[in-house]
Amino acid sequence: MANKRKIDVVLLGILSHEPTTGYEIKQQIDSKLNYFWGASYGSIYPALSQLERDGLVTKEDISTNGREKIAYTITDAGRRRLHEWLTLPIEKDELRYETLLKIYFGAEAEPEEILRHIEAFEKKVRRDLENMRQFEASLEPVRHMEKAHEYYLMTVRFGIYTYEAHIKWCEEAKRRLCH
Amino acid sequence: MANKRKIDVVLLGILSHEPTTGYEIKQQIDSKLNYFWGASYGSIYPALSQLERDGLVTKEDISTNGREKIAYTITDAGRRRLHEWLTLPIEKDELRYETLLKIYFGAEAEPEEILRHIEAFEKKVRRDLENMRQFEASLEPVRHMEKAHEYYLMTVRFGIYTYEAHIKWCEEAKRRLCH
DNA sequence: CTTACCATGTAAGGCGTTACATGATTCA
DNA sequence: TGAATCATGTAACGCCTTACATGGTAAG
Repeated sequence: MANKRKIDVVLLGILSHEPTTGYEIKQQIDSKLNYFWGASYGSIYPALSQLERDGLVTKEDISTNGREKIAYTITDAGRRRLHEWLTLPIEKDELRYETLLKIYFGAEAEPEEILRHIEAFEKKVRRDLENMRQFEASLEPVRHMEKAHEYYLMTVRFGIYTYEAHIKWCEEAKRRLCH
Repeated sequence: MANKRKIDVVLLGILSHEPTTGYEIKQQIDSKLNYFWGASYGSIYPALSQLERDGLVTKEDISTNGREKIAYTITDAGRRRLHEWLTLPIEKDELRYETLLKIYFGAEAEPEEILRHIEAFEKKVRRDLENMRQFEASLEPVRHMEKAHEYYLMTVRFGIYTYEAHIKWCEEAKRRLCH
């Protein structure tokens, strides 16, 4: 049973940029990585404690007037661990779409039901695509200011390409459903 | 804690087509649903037993000369359960690509490392795309013979569109990495 | 005669979400 | 003053994979 859990490197990756609190990490994941990764407080906070025990990050109390706040900073050992993982081959890229599951079994449902699922899917994809284009627009002007921006942009471009493909598929699928 | 587990409906969906054994179900998932869904024996066999206890499937011993074999057949109650789920809104479509995670943190690695990951990713996608095109070619001529084929084809088309987009992205990403 | 595949199943354990618990601050 | 948000954390529990256990058959 090798180390399959990715939460540690996700945290180290985010902390490699700058010291951050658990709460902010969660926000970053939800707003910037959400297209291809997710995490909950229930996994973030315990993992941060673990990383500290292992000496991969250090914690610092930065509470301001009663508002509890803990900033975590990556250590040299943590950065080494991150770099190490970065060189390892990719283990798993996974796409798990309940929408496709329902469509695959579509013969058991009314075509109108399937159409509804496709339309709901399309709506969601269009909304997400719009957000990504905005994220892209905000990164484009600053892409040369920090090396990291260039890479963030690459993942955003991936999302845009993929979502555009999803929408094209929706249009074809709707046409096919209506013969 | 609502019923989040999807394995039951996956099994019911596959059994809705025809009676099948656990082993064959696993094969079907690995060969036809693998692009958007997965399951292991460790989840399939216990779930099958559970479905039988709940009266959603029936089991029948079809062993042939010492080779143990159990075929499961969906019941009316099972079919009803499947139809019910099919009308429910989609709960989650999730894409979780470790490749994108490594690229997102790419600023911490050498560009050559990232390039390697992209090339490995591209290679895998091209291989999978080729498989899907073959699956498509085998379904195309029989698509009107069974209603289910039409739906299988739709999910394959989804994979093709998506993988084509991935490859286009790979080409752009490689260009960007080399300035 | 051994390798690959057919075939069913269990046990252990990891991973991660959900729900809960707590309390401060900001803003309408 | 009440709702939303900031902020940290724990406990329970569900789900699934991995590894193990077992044994038969087909093909070279």
